[in-house]
Amino acid sequence: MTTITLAEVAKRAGVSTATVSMVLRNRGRISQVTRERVLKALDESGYVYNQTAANLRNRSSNQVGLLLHDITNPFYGEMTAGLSHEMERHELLLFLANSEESCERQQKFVDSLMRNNACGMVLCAARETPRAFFEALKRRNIPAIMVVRPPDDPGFDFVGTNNFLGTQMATAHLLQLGHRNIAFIGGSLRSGTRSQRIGGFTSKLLEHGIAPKAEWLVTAEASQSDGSRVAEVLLNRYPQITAAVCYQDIVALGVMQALRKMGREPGRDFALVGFDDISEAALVQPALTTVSVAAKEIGRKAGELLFSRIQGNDEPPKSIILPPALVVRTSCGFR
Amino acid sequence: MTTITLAEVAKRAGVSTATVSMVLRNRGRISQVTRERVLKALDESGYVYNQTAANLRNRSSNQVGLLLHDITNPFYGEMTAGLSHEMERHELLLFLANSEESCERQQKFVDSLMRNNACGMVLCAARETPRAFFEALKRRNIPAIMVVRPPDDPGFDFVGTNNFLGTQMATAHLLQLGHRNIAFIGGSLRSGTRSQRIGGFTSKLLEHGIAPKAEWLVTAEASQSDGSRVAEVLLNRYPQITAAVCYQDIVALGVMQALRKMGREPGRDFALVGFDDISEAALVQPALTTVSVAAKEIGRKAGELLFSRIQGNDEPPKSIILPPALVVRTSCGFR
DNA sequence: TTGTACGCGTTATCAT
DNA sequence: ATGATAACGCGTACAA
Repeated sequence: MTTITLAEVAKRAGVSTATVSMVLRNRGRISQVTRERVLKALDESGYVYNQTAANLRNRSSNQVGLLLHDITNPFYGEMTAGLSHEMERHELLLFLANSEESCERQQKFVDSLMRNNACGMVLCAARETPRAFFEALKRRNIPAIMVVRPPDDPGFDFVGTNNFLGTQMATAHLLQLGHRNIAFIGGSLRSGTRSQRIGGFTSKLLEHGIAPKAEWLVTAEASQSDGSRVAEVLLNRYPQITAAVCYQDIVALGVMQALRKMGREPGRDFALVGFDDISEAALVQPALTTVSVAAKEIGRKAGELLFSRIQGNDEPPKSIILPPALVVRTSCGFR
Repeated sequence: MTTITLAEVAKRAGVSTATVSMVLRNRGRISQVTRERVLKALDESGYVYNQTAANLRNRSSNQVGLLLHDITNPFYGEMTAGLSHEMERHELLLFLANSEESCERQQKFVDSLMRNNACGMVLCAARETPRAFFEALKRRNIPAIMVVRPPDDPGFDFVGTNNFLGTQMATAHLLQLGHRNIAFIGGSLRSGTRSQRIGGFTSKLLEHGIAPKAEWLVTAEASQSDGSRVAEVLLNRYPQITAAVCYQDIVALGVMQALRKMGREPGRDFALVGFDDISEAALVQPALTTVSVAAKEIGRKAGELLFSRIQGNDEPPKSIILPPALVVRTSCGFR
């Protein structure tokens, strides 16, 4: 298949390539007559615009990257949908990559984006990403928006949830139901997100005159099984605990398992709040009360911000922190 | 930021651009001495390869498109992960778009891919895609692999599941457990996939001398909420139904909700089989027995096939139909 | 409106 | 046996 070029269309229309180019992009002043002749020629020839050539000439592109660490996680699926929608509005193409928490793959993707002259990117960086990665990224001087996982480096735009407020709401809910012995279960020590959530938790306790106990703040991997394991140890040692705020819904599901194993029924003998509002939360018995973060909205907002940066917005880096919402179901009892 | 070009690296190394290009891509004959001088210059200059220029020159690219109709669906999340992984192996970048079942957006995406000179694509076409879309696509002469939803047109490569066999297995499982009043819940009337699954379901019933009842075959949207809604209506009207094969796991999860609302416990008072084996299936209580179609594997196989097409494989179009597997968990009772 | 230099890497052809 | 020269891919934008 021979590709038809601008030049060929121009010859067919009996004009110059400059004219055709202008008609194509509605620039400059072209007379109605010529315009129509060109449009006709374009139509007849089956011309396909060569974005690559244009990009080369313009030292630009219409392509942005999205890097996630787990595209399989429904939360990121939602987020991707939000971002994708926003990109489409601006005629931008979206490159997707899944780092699977590998810093190496992550770096490769970013390098690839640079080679391909991408005009921006949205990143949810792998957990152990070295500082050097961010430093290098800043030197590249390409718009980059961080999402969900707040970067240590304040030099980047960020869109995420108000983790602090989220656990404050969760904790307030438990306090209001009369609980005083409340644990915090889950998350990794090195996680910044966890720090924020812990902050909301302890600050709310203190507001109510309760001193948080360090022994009741335990970490867990992001899995049901580890949530269960950890909860069992904790609750066996401290049976006086009657409620918990969990770092994630999956962990909360694990805690439920542990409770049952120990003969305590979640929602009746123990109150449980999760975080994320994954779809399972609504399905389990008792349905999990949880903090909902609007994943789609994070994607949309990240897209909006990225687009403005691409357009040249050079305000200082900003953080867009979306407000969470407490979804009250039945895992804290009925009322 | 000034972009460093091949020419500048060449000057720095005291050689021609041709030499640098050859070193970069390990082509041609370059002496060890020169090669090292060039590598040094490359390193010192902080050169970034301009893929766009190379693509323009080569009339090719390293970019493929993935079009889905619902990236939010965990099934497609898995599939995307599989494809993404495969693309990465071959140093291909993946463009993602979400048609949300809109033929217009779908067409726009494909046009965009053509303009950007993509070298191939993987499509799960929107439901009401007109024939003209496929015709046009074939004329484009660009490698395109259809996935999951079998196209009417046999002129395309296809990777998907044996839906017929899948529901046969699911149905046989329920029959073996003694169920006789079995419903089929979910899917859209216009879906070819659904026809195949219904086919497996009814054929297996008939094998066992059971006449399928049309009233027990109900449609539902691909969401928990609609699954729940539909199941409630069905089971209220026909309380004698004791089991169901669901079109999708998400629908099955909805059915679970409905059952509980009606005071029936899934896995004890009602047996449920899903389809897809999304990750939630293993997590809910009771864990969902389901037909696994190895979503990731579909993505991988599609990627493999696409790559071979890009490499010039011009065998006639083929269909890769992956065998499903029944994953028995506890939603049909314990045994 | 047009002519044309330009963006930057690639590769066939030529030179040593 | 090595490496240089230069035409080329195709759309863009400025000077004329």
